[in-house]
Amino acid sequence: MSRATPKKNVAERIASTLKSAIVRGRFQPGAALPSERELAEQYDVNRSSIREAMKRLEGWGLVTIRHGGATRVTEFLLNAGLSVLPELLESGGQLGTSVLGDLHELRGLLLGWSAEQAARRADPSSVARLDELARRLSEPKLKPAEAQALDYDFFEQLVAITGNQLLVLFSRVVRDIYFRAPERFLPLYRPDVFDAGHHRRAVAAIKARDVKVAGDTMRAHAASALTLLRKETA
Amino acid sequence: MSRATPKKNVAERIASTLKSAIVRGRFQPGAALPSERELAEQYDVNRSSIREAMKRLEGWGLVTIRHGGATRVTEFLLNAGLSVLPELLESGGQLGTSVLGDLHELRGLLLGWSAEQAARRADPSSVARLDELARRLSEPKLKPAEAQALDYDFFEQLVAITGNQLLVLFSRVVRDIYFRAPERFLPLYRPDVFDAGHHRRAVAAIKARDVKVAGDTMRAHAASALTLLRKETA
DNA sequence: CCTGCTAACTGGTCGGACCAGTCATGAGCC
DNA sequence: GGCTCATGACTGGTCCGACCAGTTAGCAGG
Repeated sequence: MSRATPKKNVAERIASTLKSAIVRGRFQPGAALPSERELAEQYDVNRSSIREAMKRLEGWGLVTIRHGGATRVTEFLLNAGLSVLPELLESGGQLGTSVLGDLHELRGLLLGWSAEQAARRADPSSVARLDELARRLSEPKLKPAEAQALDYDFFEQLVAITGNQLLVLFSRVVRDIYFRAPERFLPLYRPDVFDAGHHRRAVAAIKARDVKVAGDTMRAHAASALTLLRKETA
Repeated sequence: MSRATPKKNVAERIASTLKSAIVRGRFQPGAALPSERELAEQYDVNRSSIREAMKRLEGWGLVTIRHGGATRVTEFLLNAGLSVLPELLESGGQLGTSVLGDLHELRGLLLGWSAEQAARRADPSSVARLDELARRLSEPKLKPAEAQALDYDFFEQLVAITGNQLLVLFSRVVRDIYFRAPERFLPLYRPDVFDAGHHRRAVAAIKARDVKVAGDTMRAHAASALTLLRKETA
């Protein structure tokens, strides 16, 4: 492990370690963790630090702490919320890859719907911003990482136009997950495969208030990306 | 149940209090919170408890803690993730109501897509479960609260069928938000307005592998609910 | 005016004490 | 035997007071 413990805080480091251990199944769901005092001795830190780490794990939704009883791994990881997703992705393997696909699938759904909404209600200045992003995405000498960032900006701008605050929050969560391991998506943005045509056509459709074309175009973009992704990881 | 937030833990109570204060703007974004020692004295608890509360706030994404520097409210609340949504909803007012609509809007999007996916790939046992839920939803003497719970089970079952793990996680977050203030949605399930017809027709369409009808039916269900909701809160 | 040291903050860690729930155990009773 | 319930050895929760470790503002000296 090259980056053994690149965290700063003791508590953070320990929380991170335990998180990995739990996600990787070293502690089965429902199983009890060692007591705080035990862990403190084990990691050679003060109990306060262990407590902080525990609180963090509880915050992730990974464990359930009960006063008097043992601290146990949450029964179903699915209850755990989204904070464990980076681990799932990084752990590679079957699950990681499938979640990766899921992420893109969801992104496609949201992209399509947002584009439809945008075609219905976008104001001129919002459209101008989209236009600008599509233009920059079309520049010939664009590096993959830049294209990726711009593509995501485009997504967020589209989401912002929908006016759905909740969706904005969700998309930020998605972005967090996404940019935790951006390199896994970089192949999608190689100059020889990435094509900004969808973006340009979608913007045109939004300008023309063509709801169906706007949605379908962005869905097509996401679908082709998903296909490519599945081919890359196969 | 009056307010007063009768939480159990000291740290939890304080974190809750501060969360409300921040969300309601008592501390502006970027502003520094009082130091841990000050807060400890102010709330008449030990600094450890304040620290735990702080860690929790940091976990919510509400504040940024810097060793040596002050603890400040995160610059943009939008970065704060979903944990603050219940506060936004409970705070009532303009924002609360609009987020409420957003929630239903998103739910409609996910419902429609999930139904489409289900029509493509549902296995017999999953369909049987949906069928059972639709049947129970059609019972004449159903109480609103029961209908609400069943409706949500239906939603989750549909989401499970899509096989998208990420979506499952998202829908759990949505459910958490939703059932934090279920009574706000109860009017939708009054016997005189709630109609399980959409559910039954959607299940039939899924059985028949009719992708379009399945999706449209659930979207229609969500749309009518949204209309009703906007009428109620108007 | 600027530089750089210093002192007074901030949060981070420590350890050790005690309070407060939980749970397995086993004595006592039916 | 099988049940009830006291009890003590766990568990986590809170407190104290000390010290370590960064940050920052202000002041002395250039």
